[in-house]
Amino acid sequence: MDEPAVIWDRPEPTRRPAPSPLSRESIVQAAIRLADAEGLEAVSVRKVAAELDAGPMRLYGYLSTKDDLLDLMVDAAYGEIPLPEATGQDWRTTLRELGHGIRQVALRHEWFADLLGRRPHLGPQALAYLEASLAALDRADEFATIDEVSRAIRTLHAYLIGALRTEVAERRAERSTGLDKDSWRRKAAPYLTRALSSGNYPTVANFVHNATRQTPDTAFDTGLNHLLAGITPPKPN
Amino acid sequence: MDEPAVIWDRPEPTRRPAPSPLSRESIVQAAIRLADAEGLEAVSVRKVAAELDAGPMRLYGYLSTKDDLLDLMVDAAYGEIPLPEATGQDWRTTLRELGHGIRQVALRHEWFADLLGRRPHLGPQALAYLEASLAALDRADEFATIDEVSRAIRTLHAYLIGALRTEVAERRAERSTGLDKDSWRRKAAPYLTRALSSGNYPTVANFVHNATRQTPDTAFDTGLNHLLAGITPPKPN
DNA sequence: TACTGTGTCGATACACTGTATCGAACGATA
DNA sequence: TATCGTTCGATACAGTGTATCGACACAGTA
Repeated sequence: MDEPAVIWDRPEPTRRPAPSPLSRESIVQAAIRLADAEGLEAVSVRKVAAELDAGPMRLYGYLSTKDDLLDLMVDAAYGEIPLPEATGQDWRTTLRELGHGIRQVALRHEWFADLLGRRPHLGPQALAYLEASLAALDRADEFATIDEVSRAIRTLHAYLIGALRTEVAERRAERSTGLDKDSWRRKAAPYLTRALSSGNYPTVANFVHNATRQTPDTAFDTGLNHLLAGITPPKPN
Repeated sequence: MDEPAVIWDRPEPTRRPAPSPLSRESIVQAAIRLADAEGLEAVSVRKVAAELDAGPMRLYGYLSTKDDLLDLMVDAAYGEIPLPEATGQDWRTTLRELGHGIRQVALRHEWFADLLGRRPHLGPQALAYLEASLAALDRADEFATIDEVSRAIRTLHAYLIGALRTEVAERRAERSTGLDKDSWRRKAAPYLTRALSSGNYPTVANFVHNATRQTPDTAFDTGLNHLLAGITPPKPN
């Protein structure tokens, strides 16, 4: 705490090395790399900055808050969804493609599912995705008014958010219990089997024991088809 | 750092006061009170413990991790959903009641929406809710196999999770921009109007300007009805 | 009554978080 | 060359979840 005595004790007045140039883009990509590798909770301002050989506060020239970073990550992820060009193809086909597109992103970047539905998605890429969804229905004859269109898309997106979140949650649970099946068997399984054999949840028990398990892919597709059927407007006559 | 000199300096050997009895129940309720009042991010082990006149580490006798606490909160919230008794009423009616029930909980405890879909919900109350959902369809004639039943319920839950999360997210956004409309007008609005008038998102722009806004209640109901229509099995003939 | 486990409590500590502050160093301008 | 405005990042602050472990209260024993 005393001031350094002799010159040799004093640190050389850190000539700042030409700082590697930064950009919102590079920051977001570093954050995404981190999130992919170690999960969303590993994304801290310090670690992202370190990845870029910068001090933590440097980032605050490009972002005003950590939430900004998360918003940018989300929008970047939306950008990875391939948007079908506006051909005259059936709207169902287009929406199915979009749905599978967003699912692929969520499986590739599980943190994306964590952020889905956390805040309104208003970034340019999210808007482009929304545009593609709305336009597909807007072109379709079955949908008379724009209100019908917007309600259908709202419903579809709600389903997608929920489906992707639960799928990722289940996948994580399976993965972690697969990693050490011992602790799973000791902890969760006894509780669950006790609960299920308690007689309090007969239908659940029946379902757990007798339902045929779908693969995640077909499960998602089944739900998506349910949904597309549901948002189809009733025939006028 | 030196040892205290005289007796009056030394703190009286803290006769531990009869510790107010704790329980998982009371801890969870304290956490819920906090989350209701100040949001989920205000729920910290320290604050919850303080609410109960206890040291932070005391809680770890009842929980093994903070995630446990969140899981317990979620299950307690599920417990607030009124479960319709198993009358012979139409399954649509039952599912609608359950849907509105879970929505009421999410609106009463917005943190519940934050936690929806984060992890598989396996607590007793969540199982009871699931049981009620499955049972409603199991009783219905239209659903032939348990597979059909489980897929329908999966889809419904996915929709509910997504719908409630987005509704809460929108409500929060509106609330915060309503609180200081100035910062909203200065920040988000310019970007959005620019984006919408850029011509890149024609359908979105049309939708924003011309769609008639539903109240949140009817919007939720509309989606729910879409969904119930979608999961209805096709007539056999 | 004295002593010795036994188990619980919580103070302290550790490593980490997001971000406000502000002196110092730089490049550009006068 | 002197000055200015900008940008950087070291330091600091208030908080986080939780591991550790000494100190205490009580139960059972001698």
